[in-house]
Amino acid sequence: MAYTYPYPRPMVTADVVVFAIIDGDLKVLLIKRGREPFEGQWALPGGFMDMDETPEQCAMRELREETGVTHLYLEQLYSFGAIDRDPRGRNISVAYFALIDSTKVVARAGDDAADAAWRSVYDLPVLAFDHHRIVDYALERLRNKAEYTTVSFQMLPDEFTLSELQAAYETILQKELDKRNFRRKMITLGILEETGGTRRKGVHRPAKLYRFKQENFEKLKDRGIVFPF
Amino acid sequence: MAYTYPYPRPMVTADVVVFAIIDGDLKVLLIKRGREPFEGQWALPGGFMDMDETPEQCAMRELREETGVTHLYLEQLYSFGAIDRDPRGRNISVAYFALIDSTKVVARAGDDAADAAWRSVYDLPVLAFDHHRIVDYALERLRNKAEYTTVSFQMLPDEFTLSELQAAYETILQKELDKRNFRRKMITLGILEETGGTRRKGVHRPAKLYRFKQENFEKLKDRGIVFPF
DNA sequence: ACAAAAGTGTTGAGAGTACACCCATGC
DNA sequence: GCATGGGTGTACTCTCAACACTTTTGT
Repeated sequence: MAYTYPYPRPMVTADVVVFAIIDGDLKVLLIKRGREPFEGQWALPGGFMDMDETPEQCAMRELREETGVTHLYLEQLYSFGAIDRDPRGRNISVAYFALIDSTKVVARAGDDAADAAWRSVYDLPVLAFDHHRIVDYALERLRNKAEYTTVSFQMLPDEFTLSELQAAYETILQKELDKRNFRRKMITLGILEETGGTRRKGVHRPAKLYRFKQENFEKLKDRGIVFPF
Repeated sequence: MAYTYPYPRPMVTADVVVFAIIDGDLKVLLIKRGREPFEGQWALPGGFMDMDETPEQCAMRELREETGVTHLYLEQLYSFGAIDRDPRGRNISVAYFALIDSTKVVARAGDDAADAAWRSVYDLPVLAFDHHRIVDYALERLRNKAEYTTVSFQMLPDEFTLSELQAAYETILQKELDKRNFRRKMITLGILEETGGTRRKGVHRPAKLYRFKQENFEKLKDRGIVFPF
């Protein structure tokens, strides 16, 4: 079957940069390509958009097919359209930015992917296409958003300790935060509530568990409240 | 001539939301469509991407062809890909956000456009496609950026008075700002320099003219300085 | 009792906000 | 001399940033 048009059209793909915090490191989900071009090289999950899906649905589908990952925070990042970005021909990639709680996800290779793995964003292999640029851009976006929104909560389990929350911010922003100031800030923002439970980690004092209070956060957003650390 | 592909491909277009401050109002540049679909309706400047240009180059070209407008601040806004957004078939629009100094621009209809005009963003006609959504999104982006960057300067002449600058912010943000606080803030940021000249407006005390100091602004950006009014 | 992470308060500096009057000019 | 927009200072509040010790637990 073939498709004919009076004017040339580019290919349209969607690619996804999925971030998770694993072992105290900021990781990106990569697949090893199972076919040409760039066969055997690491790349972002992604692929061609079907005619009956939006770019966003395409991003979700490719992610599911290639890595088994579902149920995550997803937002559009940027569209990459350099003329020579794909050796197969003219290609516009709508790139997405995603965050997931690593305790909820098991990445496994599927579909066109020969392998799937979490790799440190600070120690990436050579990537296919212009995917390195896409990751760089996504990291910049993540850091910006971490400073004035609550996206970081998307990378934590439903219940978490303040130390875990602080560690997430430190991993994303790559800078140390003052424990007392951090805790005061989070508590006084009023977007956390204690679950009543505690987490015992090793042999030390157990830490209180908290949960994110979405309702209270909505109120803050309307007032333009910011998170400067 | 026809183009044939083994899989179907969507059309790719670029559309541009150009903002300018004219007569103390925030205006958007629109064209009246000269052909189907939506012939005779107002729409954003834009059109089909050629195979030898990037989406950004396409946005600039269409803008020039349809309205004669060149030399402006342009950044990518968002890609719109709803399945039914174009009655001609599947279409991905890479939308751009642009700002221009209204003293430097003369919009005239050209090419496929039957007319071109600046319309208040607060009183828009019915627009073709999903262009109303695109304008809404662009306005949100403009307001966000106005609060923590210096994009607003892109909408002023090279030399301007502090009152003109304040009026630009007030027009964009749709709220009144305190004159003394605004001036102190701008002066102490160190991103303005006096040109030495003055602007006489009517019969009153002449106002000092200032110029934007890009170099000093770059330093601030690195330190993450913010503009909250 | 000790090792290790959890948890807690105070102070000083800087920025934001609110607010009202004098100045320079052309007619 | 008056009408009009240009231009200026102060006091209060709040948030940020810096900084070190006590508490709880398991072994």
